[in-house]
Amino acid sequence: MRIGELARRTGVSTRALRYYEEQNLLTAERSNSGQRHYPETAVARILLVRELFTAGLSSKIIAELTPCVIDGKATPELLDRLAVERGHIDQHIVDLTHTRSRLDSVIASASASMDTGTSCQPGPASTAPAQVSGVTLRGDQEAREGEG
Amino acid sequence: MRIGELARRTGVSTRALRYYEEQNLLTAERSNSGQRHYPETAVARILLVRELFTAGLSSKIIAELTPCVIDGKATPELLDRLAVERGHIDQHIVDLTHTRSRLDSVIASASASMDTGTSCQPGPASTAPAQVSGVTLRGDQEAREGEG
DNA sequence: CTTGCCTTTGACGTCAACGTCAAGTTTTAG
DNA sequence: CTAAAACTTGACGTTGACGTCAAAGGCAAG
Repeated sequence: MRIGELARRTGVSTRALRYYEEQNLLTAERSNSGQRHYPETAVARILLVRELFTAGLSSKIIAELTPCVIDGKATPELLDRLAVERGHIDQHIVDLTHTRSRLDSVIASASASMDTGTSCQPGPASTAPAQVSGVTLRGDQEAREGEG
Repeated sequence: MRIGELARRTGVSTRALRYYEEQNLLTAERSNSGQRHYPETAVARILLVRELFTAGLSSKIIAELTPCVIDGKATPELLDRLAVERGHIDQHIVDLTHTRSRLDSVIASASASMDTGTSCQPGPASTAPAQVSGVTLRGDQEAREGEG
């Protein structure tokens, strides 16, 4: 199929598809006039790529990981990479869960305050003043904690 | 305290702190010479802001939500806003969990392939852990569409 | 006073993941 | 055939959360 149909079937713009190709997330055969032609499997591939994007992975990372996912080539470094990314996602989930709890406290207090007419201060709330670790700060730059 | 100390104590750059102020995430008193002076509570406030950023909220959203979290002012619309954002976070967690599972499958397959020396393609019939959500992880580009 | 770090505002740079517009070619419909 | 739709590459625009100068003024020590 050509790029337009692929775009329609995946819900991804043609611009994005060309971008993905530019980032080596996708390959395409070319007709002799230069038009891209994709196999059926491209649909699934794009959905996978989208999913990884949604998970917060960068195109660079995805490009490095997909060889394993797609072509079945796995090196120890790649495995390591996968594990690292899994860890990032894990940490992200933890952070989100934490923030959600905090939001819950806020919502509860606010609701109560609306009922009682008092101010909605939840206090220091669930845990200690969050030492939120800088999770996905670009690069491998990690936040230093209590170091001075 | 002045901006430098606040930056050191929060691990946030002075540029970011000025940016936060610009975005109304933070206020500061000024000395008669124009320098910003912050109370102790600013530290906690910044950590909260950072946490919300990490949760994926934009500065605009945070600016709209913090009045409730910080000052205890809650309107019904604000409560609604909070609920909406909570929902976003929830969905984000779901997505991340989903992707993590998928990554787990990939890692398992890849590890197995490294042990057995075979390519890390999940078999078509086996336990098939790599076929999450009906999308095949084999994205092999060899398949051609019906020509002719 | 001078030295030297700290702070101020202003303004341009960056990076990612595309959007959008332009101008030309190819495919398709009639 | 023509006209429209789809495709091509190229290149500049956008948004968010800052980074990075630059020029100037402030503040405590010697």
